[in-house]
Amino acid sequence: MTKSRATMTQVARLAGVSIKSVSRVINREAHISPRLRERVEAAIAELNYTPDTAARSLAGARAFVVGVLFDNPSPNYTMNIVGGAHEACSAQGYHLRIDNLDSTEQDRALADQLEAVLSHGRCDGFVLTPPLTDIPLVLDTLERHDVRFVRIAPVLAPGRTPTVQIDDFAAAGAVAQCLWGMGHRHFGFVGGPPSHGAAGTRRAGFFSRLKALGLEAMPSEASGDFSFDGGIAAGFALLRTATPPTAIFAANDDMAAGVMVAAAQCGLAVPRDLSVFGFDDSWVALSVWPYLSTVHQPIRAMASAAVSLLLDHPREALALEPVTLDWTLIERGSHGPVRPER
Amino acid sequence: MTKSRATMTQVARLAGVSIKSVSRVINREAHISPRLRERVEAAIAELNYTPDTAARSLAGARAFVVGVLFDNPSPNYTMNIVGGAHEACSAQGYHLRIDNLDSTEQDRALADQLEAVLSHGRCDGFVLTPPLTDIPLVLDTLERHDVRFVRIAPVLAPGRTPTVQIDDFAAAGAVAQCLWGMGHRHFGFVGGPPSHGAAGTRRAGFFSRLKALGLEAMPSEASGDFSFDGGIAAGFALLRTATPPTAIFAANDDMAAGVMVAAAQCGLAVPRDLSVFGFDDSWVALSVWPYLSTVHQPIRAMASAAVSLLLDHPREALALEPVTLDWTLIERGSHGPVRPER
DNA sequence: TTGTATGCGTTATCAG
DNA sequence: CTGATAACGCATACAA
Repeated sequence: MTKSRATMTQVARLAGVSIKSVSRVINREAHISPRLRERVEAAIAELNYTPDTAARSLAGARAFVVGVLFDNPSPNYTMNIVGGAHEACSAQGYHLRIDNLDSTEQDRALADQLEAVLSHGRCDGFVLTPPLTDIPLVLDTLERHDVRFVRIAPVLAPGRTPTVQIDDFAAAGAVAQCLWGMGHRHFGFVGGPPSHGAAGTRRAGFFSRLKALGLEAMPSEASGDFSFDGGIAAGFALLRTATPPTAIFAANDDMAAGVMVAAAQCGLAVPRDLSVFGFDDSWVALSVWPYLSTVHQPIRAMASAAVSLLLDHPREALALEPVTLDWTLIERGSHGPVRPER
Repeated sequence: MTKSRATMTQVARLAGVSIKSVSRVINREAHISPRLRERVEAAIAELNYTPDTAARSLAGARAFVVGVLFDNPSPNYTMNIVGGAHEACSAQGYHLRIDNLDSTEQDRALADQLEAVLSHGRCDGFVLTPPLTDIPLVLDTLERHDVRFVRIAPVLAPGRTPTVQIDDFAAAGAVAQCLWGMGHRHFGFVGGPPSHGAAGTRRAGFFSRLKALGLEAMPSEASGDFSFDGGIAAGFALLRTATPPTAIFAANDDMAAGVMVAAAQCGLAVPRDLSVFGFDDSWVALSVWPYLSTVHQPIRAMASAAVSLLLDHPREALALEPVTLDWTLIERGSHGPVRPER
């Protein structure tokens, strides 16, 4: 038999106080004398006591469970979200629940999925990731059920709910700046699906900065659906023209990897003949050669922050001011100075 | 206020039976008349009742939590494991806990990590993934704490614990067979780190089949550490020789992707000049061009099976006969017939 | 600032 | 086969 865990009663006895006092210390309630707190904390340490989650949630209001709702095809992205959220949860003794919704479903079916999730077991809150963050039906349903939630990188109605994000607009602008500084004047842009609003923001940031820099001919564009396949196709579309761009910025890494494939097929060497920039700094960025230059998004940290937002604020008092974390420009091997005209 | 969930008492009242009878139906206990069961089930459906996990675990012995212990650098692999395990868990009303151990730590530190995990909260069982499956210290610690666990794809002492696996040996043999059938007679093999025992099994299966097929000169070998980088280096080592192989089998997809990069750098076209085979059918297999030929491992299903093993068997009665799932040879674009000597 | 009594929704023990 | 009733470990009102 593994040594059974200590109970609150045992702690109370050892500390010579009532069980309620122990409870107070555990829950950091006010109005407890330092002496008492000390005694209790000593007893807790002595017994290696940990509150029983099941009992707590049965007696109290909290369920000690937070859920992550996702529908992102990239295992890398989702794994980071899950990892970050899990870290923040377990630091506070919470469990993490994860549920995969299928946002391509019809409204009706999507609503059913959500209802199923909500009725499955009580949750203290949810973390929403793109593209679920921008589906009105999802937001409405959650609000109607009166459940708290935080959105990560939403685009739709930013102020409507608590949010954690990075400044996609500025990051894309930095990519433009970097490429411009290396002499590029002919650009291509590979966009994502309309459902991922952030792709639009990145486009806007990229174009806006180029314009501010004095570029006249705006980049040629192609849509890549955030996928490797789409990136290949978009790459071909951009490259097989009379005046192909010397630099292409893709709204995510998978598409950028596809663009690199298209470039190779076209006989273009990266970065000598073509500079390629991605976005996300995901796993694929280090699974292509040369390594992909990209924008690092602190996904784990964003998920942790989202969970903290959920857990550290009393009900009905979630901060509505978006929490904005820092991105980083990662200059690896897929971009370089423009090649002088021959 | 969201409609509060029905309780067992309410179900009992509606069905006109005692709460204990409802409990019996829920837990599929024996000795209950069909009539009673029917009435209770009707009431459950009517009230849309779901047992309260917190109360169940407080009163009973189960915690309704299973844990996944992992230390695999591939987010794709881990995400599939988590997804499959989660599916099996939530089907039975269990929560999934995930914990990342660092197996590169010293024994002492690793033991501490495990102790921390074990003391964090009660779990009904754990699912172990490689390379944790083959670390004696981990196995010993878990057994000493008397916690149940299932291993996925272990190599060390296969019969020691309940196990879910595929036949790596046979799968690697099929790769050899496939390549041999296409006329290849000069092979290269890229192995994984010693800590991942499965890599050794794949090597054995590959070599064994080639030998059986009548090959005299065994494949040249290089180690790739299961990483993309390692694959590139191994690829160079194999390709930059007097008589380079016409086909290379890498023990996982990441390394195979690296081999493809090395091939390109050497001016070799895949599959025209070199055939490449990977293993796992992970995300990267579809993030390279041409798409990688590989062996599909049903990772999600394996994780589900592991959880089922844990949950469907009474304590102390876990099946020790390994559960072996099917692999599939996925022939995509990275291999082809050997090119006739010029 | 501290302690006491009650109940959360189930399972488990024991009678019928 | 079925039903009372006592735990389970904690939070919550309420009292002191």
